[in-house]
Amino acid sequence: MEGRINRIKKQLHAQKYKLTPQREATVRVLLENEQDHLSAEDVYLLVKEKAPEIGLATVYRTLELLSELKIVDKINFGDGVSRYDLRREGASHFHHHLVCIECGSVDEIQEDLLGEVEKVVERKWHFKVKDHRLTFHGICHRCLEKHEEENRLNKEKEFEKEPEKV
Amino acid sequence: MEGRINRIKKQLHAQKYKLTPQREATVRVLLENEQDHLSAEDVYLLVKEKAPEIGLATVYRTLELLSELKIVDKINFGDGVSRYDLRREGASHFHHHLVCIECGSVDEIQEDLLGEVEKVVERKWHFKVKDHRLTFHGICHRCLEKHEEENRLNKEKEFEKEPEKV
DNA sequence: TCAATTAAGTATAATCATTTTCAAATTATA
DNA sequence: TATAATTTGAAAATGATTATACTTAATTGA
Repeated sequence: MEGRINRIKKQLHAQKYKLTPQREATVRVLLENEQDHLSAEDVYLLVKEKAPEIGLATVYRTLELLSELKIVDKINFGDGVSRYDLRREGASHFHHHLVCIECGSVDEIQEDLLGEVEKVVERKWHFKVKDHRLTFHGICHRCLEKHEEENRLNKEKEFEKEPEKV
Repeated sequence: MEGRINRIKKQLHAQKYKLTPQREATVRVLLENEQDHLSAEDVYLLVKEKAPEIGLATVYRTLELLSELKIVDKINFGDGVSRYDLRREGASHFHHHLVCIECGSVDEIQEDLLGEVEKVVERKWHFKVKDHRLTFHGICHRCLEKHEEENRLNKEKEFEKEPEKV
């Protein structure tokens, strides 16, 4: 954690920015919630717990800054808010997302699924790929399992009724 | 065009919605600007030319409705606005986009690039894919060609200078 | 060290896209 | 035709984000 903060500090310094206490508190919240996809408001509320004097505008500015430096990625899943997602260290590509249309959960895929696809795009469309956004919408494994369970129970119920029909 | 409108009319009726004059005017604008990625405001201004009495709220409501019926897809390229893109007839999957980080242009890829990738996701993550969003950010072929042209000119210039250096 | 410049922060107001409200108009239905 | 349901338009409300004005902290050069 501390190492990671230090490296981010260096990245900021390299561009003549400082890691102020407010910025550090914001980065810490992002690190502590790495699995989540927090909105600016979410980040603000969490940072406030440690640094109650911080302003919402500062959080927005910090997230914007971290975006520019490619330390976080700003993503949008179609609800009205932008979400901010820490880029994994050493990750050459932005990770992908699985959004469940039933429960709303968002899971991440770290694997590089697009290597071949990007080559095709560069060759066929003469487009120099710098970044990508890939999101799948569908039903997550948790909801699928729930459905299977329900189906199983329904079948059992039908089976119980069978004798009554006679 | 008329055939397409009629089929959309049927899709609406199938769900107990009517193709009101306002809705028809909106759909026509989308059909006439199929290559573009219009925002709600853009659509509103274009519809107004034909049906000046229409309200912005109606356009938003119509686009929302068409989204639900999967006639249009709502997309977001990270600027503050949602854009609405007509789904090609018979297209089983949503098309992909190439966003140029230099000139801001948005090109479309109709080809299915994700067939294999989706199979991997379903198998490996146990996630039932229903839809996807794939956007590449990079440099479009027009900007790339411009760069090549500039490089060519710069080299020529250097060549001209050569004698001066001696 | 100290004044002067610059960067960054806070709080609040302003902006902009989108949604909601509600009365009026239109359309379907009995 | 009367009644109910749907749809609309205008305006107000909302909610996320950005800009503004002012303050505070940090940095620099004499």
